[in-house]
Amino acid sequence: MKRQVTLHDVARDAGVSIKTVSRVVNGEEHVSPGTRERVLASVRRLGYRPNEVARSLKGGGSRMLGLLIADISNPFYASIAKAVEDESRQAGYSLVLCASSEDVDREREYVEMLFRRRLEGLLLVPAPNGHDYLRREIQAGLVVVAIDRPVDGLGVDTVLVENRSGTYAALRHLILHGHRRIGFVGAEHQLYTVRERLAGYEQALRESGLEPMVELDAPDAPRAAAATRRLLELPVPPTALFCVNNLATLGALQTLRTLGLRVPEDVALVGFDDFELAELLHPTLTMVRQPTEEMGRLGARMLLERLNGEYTGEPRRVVLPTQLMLRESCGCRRNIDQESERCTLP
Amino acid sequence: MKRQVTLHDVARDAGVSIKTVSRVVNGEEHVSPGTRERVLASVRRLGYRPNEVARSLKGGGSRMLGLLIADISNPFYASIAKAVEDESRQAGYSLVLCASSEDVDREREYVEMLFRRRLEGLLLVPAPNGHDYLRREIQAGLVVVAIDRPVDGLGVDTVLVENRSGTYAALRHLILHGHRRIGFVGAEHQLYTVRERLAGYEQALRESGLEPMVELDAPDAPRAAAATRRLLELPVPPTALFCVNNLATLGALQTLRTLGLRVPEDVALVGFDDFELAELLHPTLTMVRQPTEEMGRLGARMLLERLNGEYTGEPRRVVLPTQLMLRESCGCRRNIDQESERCTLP
DNA sequence: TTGTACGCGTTATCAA
DNA sequence: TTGATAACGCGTACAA
Repeated sequence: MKRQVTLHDVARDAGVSIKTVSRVVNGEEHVSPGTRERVLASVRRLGYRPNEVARSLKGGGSRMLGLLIADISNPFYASIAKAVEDESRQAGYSLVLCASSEDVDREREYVEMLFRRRLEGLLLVPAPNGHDYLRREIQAGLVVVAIDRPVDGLGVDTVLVENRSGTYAALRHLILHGHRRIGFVGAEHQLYTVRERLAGYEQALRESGLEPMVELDAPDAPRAAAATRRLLELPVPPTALFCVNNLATLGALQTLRTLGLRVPEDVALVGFDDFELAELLHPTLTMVRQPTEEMGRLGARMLLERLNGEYTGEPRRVVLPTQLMLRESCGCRRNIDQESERCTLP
Repeated sequence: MKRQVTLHDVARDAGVSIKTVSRVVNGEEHVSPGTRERVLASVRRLGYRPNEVARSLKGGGSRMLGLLIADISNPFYASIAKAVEDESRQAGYSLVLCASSEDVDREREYVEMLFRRRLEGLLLVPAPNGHDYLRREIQAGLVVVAIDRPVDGLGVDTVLVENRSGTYAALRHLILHGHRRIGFVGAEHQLYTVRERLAGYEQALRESGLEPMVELDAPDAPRAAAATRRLLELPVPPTALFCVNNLATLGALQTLRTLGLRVPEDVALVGFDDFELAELLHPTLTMVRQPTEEMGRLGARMLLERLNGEYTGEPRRVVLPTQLMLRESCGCRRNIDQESERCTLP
C-alpha cells in the first residue's frame, strides 16, 4: 500500500489548515465559498478520500456488520444473505460474511475476530450448542440478532419461523390424504429447527394415533439419501416422507430415484424449506415455504434499529409464518377431485 | 458501544507500561517471565482484546478483502463466495460481501467505500462497461483480481473459464446428434461471458453451414422464458436450444413445460453453468460445467499472493477448463446406441 | 471564518 | 528488560 493522501496533504496543497479541509469534506458550515472551492480543487487533484479506519478509531463506529451463517452455498442462507447485504448497504454499512459450517468453535473464532475489528453488529444463525461466550461480547457492546434459531438465555432480538405449526400443517395434509406411515428424514437433534419440526411431526402423528418413523442422521444430502434408504427398506416401509429441509429433500429424492420409486404413487413427499427449482422438478415438490428474504431483511432492520437507537426496549422475538406450497409430490393432484376441500386446508 | 478495555487499562492494572503490555500481547521477546504472567493475568481479568482498528490505522493493513459479485442468491456466485470466504478466513482475512446487481454505478460506489475502509484487496466480477475508475484505486494501492470476466486494459490478475470452446463442444455435440436448427437463449451482449459463448456457438454453426438463431434478451429466468417462446414460435422453430447460463436454462425449461414440449424428444437442450439440481430434473440436464469453487479459490489465492508479496510479476491470466456433463436433455441417451462413439466426444 | 491542540488505541523508536 | 514518547489520520473542543 502506497502512502495515502491525507488531510495534511490537501491542507498543504490548498494552503489552509487540516481542520478547514475536514470541514469541507464533511460538509460542515462556516467555510467561505472561496476556500471551499480551493479545498475541493485540491481534493480532486490529489485524489483524496477519507480514511474510514481513522474515523472509526476516532469513535464514529466502524459501520460494519457481520453475517454469520453455516454455508453460503446453501440457497437458504444465500437468500438471507442477499437481503441482509441489501439492507446493510442501504444503511451505509458494510457486511462481513462469515461461514461457520455449523461448527461452534469456528463460530467463536469468527465472533472474536469480528469483535477485535470492532464490528458494530452481528446477524447470527447460531451453530448448535454453547453460546455462553456471546454474553461477554454483548456486554462489551456488540449488538446481536439471531436468525432462524434462537440463542438461548441471552436476550437478543430473534427472527424465527413457524417451524412447528408449518410442519404440523404439512403432516395433517399427508394424513388427510390417507397416509398412515410417514417417515421423517431429519438432521441433528441439536438443531433447534429440527427439534421444532420434529415436534410438529410428532404432534400430528400422535393426534391421529400414528407411529413415528424417524431418521435423524441426515445433515446433508448424501446422508439424507442413506437415511431415506433405511426408512424405505423397513419391513413395513412408509408410504410418505417428510424431509426436514432442502438438503434432506434432495437426498430423499436421490434415493427415490435410485430405488425406482415413483413420487407420489409409491411414496409421497413433502419437505420443509422451499427452493426455486421445486417447481421444475418432476413431480413438482410440495414444500413448506419459509420467507427467507424477509428473515434476513427483518433481522437486519432490527439490528440497525438497535444501532441507531430507534429501538432500545426489551428483546424482541418475531415469528414469521410459513406457507404450504401444494404441488404434485404430496399426491394432491391425483386426489384433487375427491379431496378438493381438504386440499385447501392451509 | 461501551468504553472498551485498552492497553492502558491493562498496563495500569498490571503496574507496567503500555509498551510492555503490547509486547506480551504480541508475543514479542524481552519480557521477563514474571511480568508476562502478571500482564496475562490482567488481560484475562479485564477481558482485554486488541483493537484491530487501531492496528490498521497504525499501518498493519486492514486485513480485509472485498468480494464484489452480482447477486449472492445466484448459486454460481454463491459457490464462488463459499470458496473465497474459506480461503480468506484461512489466511486471517475478513471478507466483505458486496453485490452490484450488474450495475456499474453500484459497483463503483462499493469500490469507493471499500477503498475508504482501506480494504487491502478486491475480488471482482466486473459489471459490464466502464472500469476506468478502477485504475485510480489500483494506483492508490488496492490489489484487484478479476473473476469470471476480464476487466480490460487494466492489467489485473484474472481467472476465466473456457467459455468459447466449452460452448463449441456443446454445440458440436448437438450438431452430431443431427440437429440443424439450434437456438441460442442468451443475455446482454455486453457481458463478456455471453459474447464468448455466442462466439463458440456461431463458430460451431458456421463450420457446419448452419444458420444462427439468437435471442439475447434473456438476462433473467422470466425473460429467458419469453425469449425461448419467441424462438419456438418461429415459422421454422429450432429443434434444440443452447442456454447461455443457469438462469437462461431455467427460463427455457419453464417455457418448454408451458408449451407442453418434451425434452429431448421435441426440443433438445444444453445449457452453460451446471447446477446441483440438473441431475434431479426430468429429464436430467446436459450442461457445461464450470469449476466455480476453483474459480473463487484460485482468485483468492492469487490475490493473497499479491498481498503477501509471494508474487510480484506480470498480471496473470488463468483460463480454467469446462466440462460437458452429458445427461439426458441433449438426447444422448436416446441415441446412445447408434452414436455411442460420438457421445464420447468431449 | 479559520486554526491549534488533543485524543482515539496501537505499534515503533529510542533511551534508560 | 523496561518505559516515555511519537506517529497513524481524523474529529472535536476551544481559541483566535
